[in-house]
Amino acid sequence: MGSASPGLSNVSPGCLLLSPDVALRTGVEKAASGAMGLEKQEWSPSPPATPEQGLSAFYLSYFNMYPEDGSWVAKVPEASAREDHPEEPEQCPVIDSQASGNTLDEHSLEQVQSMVVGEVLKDIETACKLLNITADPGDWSPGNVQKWLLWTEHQYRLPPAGKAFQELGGKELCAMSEEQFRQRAPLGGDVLHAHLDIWKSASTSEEGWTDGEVDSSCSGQPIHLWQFLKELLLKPHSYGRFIRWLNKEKGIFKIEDSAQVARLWGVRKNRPAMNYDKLSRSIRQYYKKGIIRKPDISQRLVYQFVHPV
DNA sequence: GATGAGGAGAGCT
DNA sequence: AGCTCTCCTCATC
Repeated sequence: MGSASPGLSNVSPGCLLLSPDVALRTGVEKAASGAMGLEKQEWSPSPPATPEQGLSAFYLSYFNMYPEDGSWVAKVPEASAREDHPEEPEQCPVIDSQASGNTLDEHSLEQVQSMVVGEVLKDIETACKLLNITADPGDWSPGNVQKWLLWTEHQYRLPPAGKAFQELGGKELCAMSEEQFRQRAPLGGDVLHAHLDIWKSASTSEEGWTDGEVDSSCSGQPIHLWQFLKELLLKPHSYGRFIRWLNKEKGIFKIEDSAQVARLWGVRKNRPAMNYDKLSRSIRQYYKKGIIRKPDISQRLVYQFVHPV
């Protein structure tokens, strides 16, 4: 992906609505948390506390920080942390230009946009896996549309709009204008339309944009709970607040937010009534099968994959 | 009260 | 048949 896809390039930076996964891995943040050795919470504007929290404001401010005068650097606390991470190989071009005292030029902006687009694609890929839908909205069934709506509403704290789009397939949805979105969903319709635009662009921008690791969730086969849990564990930027490795080598993980993990599983399986009680019962079924077990030192909400990768 | 363990039945593919 | 969901009881933290 050399440059932004045609569709994406039409989306002004301030309108880009990205997931936290994207947020946490974009160049500016890398600059802050990587090269500068800072925790993401330490500079403003702060990303939302959970992936679901409203991100548009964050991203608006993120892009609005873009310096006419390089002043955003002042938002980053003084840090000598670069010395603390001499091994850090990643160097953000934006930071380099900052470091040399230059303001952002078009080239830097292009690089950032390019990175952002790349992260958007990764983010969409994640959503595809979790929702078990294709990346191309044109292929969506009405059920897929509802899943996507539910997901997007949840991710960005939009008011429920599923009913307004009931019975609509992906093709019909894609044919709708922003104005039509607004008519059906006065609150958030424009945001939904913007998101759909990004999905449409992403699905046509590049062939084989996925990482190539075809798992069961992308091949149309029903995903197993243990696979789903591993998927969440593989995305610590997005889901680390909900579930994380305690010892990846041993396959030991902890469910930090049981309700959220259960909810995500419910979304994934189209089971709105899913809760941790039921999810944990399913996990316990894995004991007999030798897929998951409790660690030797049993702790609440801590489980262990019997065969860690 | 939340979580853990496990039995049992039902539904889905 | 295999997997998961759902509901349940009882135990433990």
